[in-house]
Amino acid sequence: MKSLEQLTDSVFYIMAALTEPRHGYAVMSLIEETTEGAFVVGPASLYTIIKKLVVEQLIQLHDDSDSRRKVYVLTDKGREILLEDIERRKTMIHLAEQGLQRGQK
Amino acid sequence: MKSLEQLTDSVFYIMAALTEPRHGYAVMSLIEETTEGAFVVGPASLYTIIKKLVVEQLIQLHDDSDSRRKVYVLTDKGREILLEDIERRKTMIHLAEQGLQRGQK
DNA sequence: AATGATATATCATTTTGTGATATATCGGAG
DNA sequence: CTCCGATATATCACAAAATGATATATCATT
Repeated sequence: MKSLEQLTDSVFYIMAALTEPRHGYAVMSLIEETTEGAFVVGPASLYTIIKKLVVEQLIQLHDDSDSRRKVYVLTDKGREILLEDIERRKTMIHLAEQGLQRGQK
Repeated sequence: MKSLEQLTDSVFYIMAALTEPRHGYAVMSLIEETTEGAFVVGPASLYTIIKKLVVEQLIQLHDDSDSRRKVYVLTDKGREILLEDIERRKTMIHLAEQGLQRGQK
């Protein structure tokens, strides 16, 4: 993340999972489940990205964290950025689909 | 690209542009235009990725290339992979939108 | 012939992502 | 009550991906 521009896929998945309060491990499991194993964010990537997102204030520690589980949620800023990225991604898909229709083999 | 799994954003943009025959520079300009400057793939990234995509046979040199311009197009394999990635991306967006609706602040 | 846009290319560096590994706790089976 | 697998967080060293800077050459226009 070069600051706040486009989110990478991994970052997007993690932020999408944190629209509701969740702890790291749950985020990891959720992504694997919902993508049916197609996308896996391992612990190294997960905790690295979480750390960055906290620094950038796109997510924050949630109150019901205990010593064992650190629960995170999107901040308002994070929600905003996620929404913007959803729009960007919709545009990407439209572009690709338009191209595929025209360039029919 | 760890071989053929998910496409990164840059790769996706480039492949989407190559649903129709285009040379590198045109791909670069097209992405910048269609995203209204939101996403820029500079020459370094562009030609690095093009080289990789050729090796992976997701794109190939098109006949009407001359010495000056190298025109590329998606291969059948490339088209297939792009379609799969479109589906993956649609799912990503659904996930994020569902989350945002529920986790309303 | 000079200039700016077009066009491809690579090097060195930064940014991102990851496999492996470490550590600790919890809940249940035996 | 202890052993064990699942839960949970964390980091290191490395690999993969992306990029800024730069180089080079050609084309079109002035």
